[in-house]
Amino acid sequence: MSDKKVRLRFAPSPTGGLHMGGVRTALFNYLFAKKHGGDFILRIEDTDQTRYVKGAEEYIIAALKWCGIEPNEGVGFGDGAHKPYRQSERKALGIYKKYADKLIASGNAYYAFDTSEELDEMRKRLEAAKVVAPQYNSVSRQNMRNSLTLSEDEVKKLLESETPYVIRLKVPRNEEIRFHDIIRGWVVVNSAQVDDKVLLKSDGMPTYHLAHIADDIEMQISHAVRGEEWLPSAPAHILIYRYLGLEKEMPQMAHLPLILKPDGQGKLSKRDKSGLPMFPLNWHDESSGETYIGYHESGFFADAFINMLALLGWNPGDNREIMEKAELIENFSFERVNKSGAKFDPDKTKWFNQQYLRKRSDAELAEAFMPVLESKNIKADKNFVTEFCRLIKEKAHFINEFYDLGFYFFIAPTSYDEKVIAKKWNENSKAVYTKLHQKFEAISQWNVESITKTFHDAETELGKLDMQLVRVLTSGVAGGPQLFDMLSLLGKEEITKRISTALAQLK
RNA sequence: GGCCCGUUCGUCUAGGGGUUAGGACGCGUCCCUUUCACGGACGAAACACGGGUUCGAUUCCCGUACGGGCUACCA
Repeated sequence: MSDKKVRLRFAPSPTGGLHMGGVRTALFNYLFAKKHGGDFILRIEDTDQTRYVKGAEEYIIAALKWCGIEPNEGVGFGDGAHKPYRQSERKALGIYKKYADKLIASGNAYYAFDTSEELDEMRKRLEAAKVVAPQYNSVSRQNMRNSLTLSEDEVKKLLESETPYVIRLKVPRNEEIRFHDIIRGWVVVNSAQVDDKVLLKSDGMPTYHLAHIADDIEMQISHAVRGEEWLPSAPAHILIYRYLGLEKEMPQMAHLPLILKPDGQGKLSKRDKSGLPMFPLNWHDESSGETYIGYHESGFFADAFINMLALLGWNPGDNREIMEKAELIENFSFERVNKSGAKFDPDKTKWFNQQYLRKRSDAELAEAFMPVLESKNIKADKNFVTEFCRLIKEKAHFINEFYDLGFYFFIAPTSYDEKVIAKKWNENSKAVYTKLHQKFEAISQWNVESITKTFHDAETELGKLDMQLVRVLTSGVAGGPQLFDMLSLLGKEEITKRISTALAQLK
């Protein structure tokens, strides 16, 4: 690593909601930057005006905030020395034109005046000639209208008459391009495979290829970390740095493996059969009218989500799995990132949330659960809810399961688990549990100890009692938290009332 | 099709020339439990295939297969 200050950027384009793959890319950038005391920057790559989606930028910012992977510089997070952070704004500064002109001047880029029809024609021609990979390159450009084939006068005239043009990179015909990737090691590609990439579009906007390089240089980015889908164009990027005379100063590269869908093949799609969200927050796509549910809205904790994502393609080298942000930062390195794509596992994702649920304090959970009760017009004491959370959290993966799991803590049962009743309720039961009811009535200090003792004492007199039956009589359902804890929390008055109600209903 | 990247239990992964190939999720059995869980124990489950190199390959090399990515004036 050079002695450059560590500066990484996450540079999404605002073409839609940021999906979990993008979040992971942001996360790995963030973890590395923090690990090395560096900067983490959010840059918005909005050079394609036709694909701009309203609200996407706000979504990206909100998503990063929720995940707790906040840039210390960038759109939505405050300006640093390298503002602005939106490429559309940087274009106005003339940055990209400057770099493109530099490449033209050194003879490594050229003007091309071909219309899209002419380009289509070329492709068809090449296909007809059985060219395996039709592309605008060192061979085909000789038959096209560009500053390499046209005379100087003609070019001058075309430029002066404001004929639309693009600037293309002049890629050599046959040259080996080697570059080092921190994750993958050395990668070698022959330039014959690389086409003459458009650097500056006819609308004056740069393409990604030019823009990200100009910005990475200007913003003094030390490590360029992005998804594996960029690997094929990396050689072109190396060439651009080289022709700019900046190959030695260029950022170190790292291409992350992709996240694959859980079942079958391919990369993640917006909506997945697994039922788990693909987005951190709800994303409403205005053009299609569709809303994609988010992890947040599905009840996931941000730290659990981040932990899961970090372990998808990376590991600390030992058996640790539950790692909070600080620990992830402490241990992160690109050397320990896998090369192969990872299918993400919905079951394990839920398990992560369960682990974090258990780590939460009862008070914290109560705080989060209170609104659920309010939405159901249930008034409950905060201490009662806190105790409820203590009992119920062992049984849940999500806070949003709490109510279904323990509604009877707030509402007296009106029906009783039929299977349990059918199996365990008999002609003697009514008499037996009426006795138990009386003994409960007689308890003066209602707590777990006294309930337990009373229960056992009753058994010596009445014979073996059935705990599950008591559970059903008081809660209506067959399963739940520790029985005596539950009885204790609900209180003597409520419990005795519930038992008599049940006794009255059952024959 | 071409190019690039990849391939350890179903999934996420550790490991790395000689290991009973380790862990986690999920699954199954058992223990604990007068209820419900947690928990614990155990189990089934993997080095894609074929050639090399080597005394010895899951590990290194080459092929093949399979998977993924890219192949736009999109990122």
